[in-house]
Amino acid sequence: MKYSISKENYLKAIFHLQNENGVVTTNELAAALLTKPASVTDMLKKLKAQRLLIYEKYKGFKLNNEGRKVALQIIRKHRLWEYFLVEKLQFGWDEVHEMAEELEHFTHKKLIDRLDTFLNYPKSDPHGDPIPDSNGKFDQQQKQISLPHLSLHRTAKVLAISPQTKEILELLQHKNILIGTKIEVKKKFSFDDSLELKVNNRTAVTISAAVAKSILVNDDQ
Amino acid sequence: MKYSISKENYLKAIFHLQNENGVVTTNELAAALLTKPASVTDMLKKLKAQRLLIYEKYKGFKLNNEGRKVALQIIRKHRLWEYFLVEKLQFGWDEVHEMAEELEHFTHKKLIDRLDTFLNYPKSDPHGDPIPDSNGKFDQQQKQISLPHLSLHRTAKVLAISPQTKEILELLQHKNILIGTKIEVKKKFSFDDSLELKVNNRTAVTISAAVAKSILVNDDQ
DNA sequence: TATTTTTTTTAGATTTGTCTAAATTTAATT
DNA sequence: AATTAAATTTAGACAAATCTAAAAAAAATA
Repeated sequence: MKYSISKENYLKAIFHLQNENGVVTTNELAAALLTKPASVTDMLKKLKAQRLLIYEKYKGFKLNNEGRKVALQIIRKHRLWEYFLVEKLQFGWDEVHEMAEELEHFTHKKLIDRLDTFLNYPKSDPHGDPIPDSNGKFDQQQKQISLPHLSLHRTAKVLAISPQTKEILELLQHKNILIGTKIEVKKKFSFDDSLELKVNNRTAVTISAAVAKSILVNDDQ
Repeated sequence: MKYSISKENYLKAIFHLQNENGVVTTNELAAALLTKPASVTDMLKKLKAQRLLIYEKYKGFKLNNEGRKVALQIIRKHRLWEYFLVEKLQFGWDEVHEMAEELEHFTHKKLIDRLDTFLNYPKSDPHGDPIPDSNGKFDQQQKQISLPHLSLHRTAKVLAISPQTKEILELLQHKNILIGTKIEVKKKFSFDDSLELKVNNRTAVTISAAVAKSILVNDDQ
């Protein structure tokens, strides 16, 4: 029941990728993990041997039930640590990812459950991503849409940023767009799909299409 | 400036051993790390090559300044995590060692300094061991003596337990002997050097010589 | 469908930390 | 001082995770 750091990272990456496409390819995963396809193939064999993966040569792969369960526990650890680092240790939401990335691998179930209690069972991390509970279940989530799909002049609340690169987070931090921030789309420019926003009912801010796509807001019709 | 988990554990173990004897031997260290002398020799070469160690073949070894500095930072991390686990997550003092043992290797300086602040700069961990500050300095410590050296009928306070095996901690927990507990030696039996104690001015408790040696109390004459 | 390109896998090497067994050095004992 | 015993080091091997280069399979294109 104990997996190496490397294996845990593979499981987590596969989990995230298959949530987008259903099935994952070797090259895709290699890119996500900043490693080589040959290394991925090696590891896939091991994960399959440990019955965490559905995989046939040349056919792509995905997690089975057990693999998904393990991945969710790691994600739980990651997000609870992020919450702790921001809420208790006063780190910025854009600087906690790497730290959580390490801590998640050295946190036994008992420890993370106590941390969860200490933090009072938060439902989402500082980036707005949902935190699985002790059994690996997500809370009922609000329906999310990305900013380009939000109708003009409807005010919505930022729920998450995805993907969360250091660079995007830095940019949003600077423009005062955080989880929970109120946003209204004032104008869409078809020339480059950039958007002009009203942030927190006050400042006017312009963002590119790329940035807009990464901002997820609530969609309550 | 980044060392492997294994190297960090070697440095920490050498630090503790040389505090008792000045110089450390291969067999001694192998026993402390539950590994083989041959493995120790291999690692010593690497640590020497990295200039963390003073070492000549067949002559024993000890940390140099740099090695000591690194060891102290790891010990700081370990003890702060222990404090956190007991004070904030409500673990027992006898169950936090293993967890801290893992976390200590994945905690960057910036993180541990913030944790220190969050915990309000504790001076010692749940076992009474002093926590080095951000620069690796210990606070002025009270002079400690082990229980067999405490004069009869003088009340003293438990400052630390050393060494801290799971087994001793469990035994002491059971007998209600904790850091801070008041102890008076009522009787010394020369037959087996066992002691009869009064604990917290109330209960009478008998402990063996082995246990007594591991209990450190304050020595203010 | 045949050929080219892309993707994936295999083969073999490398690094880190470990091991066992054998050799060497130092310490202890006769 | 010679011999035995203990401690330490060397030599060679192994497992995990990675890599490069080459081979094989699948997909795309002509």
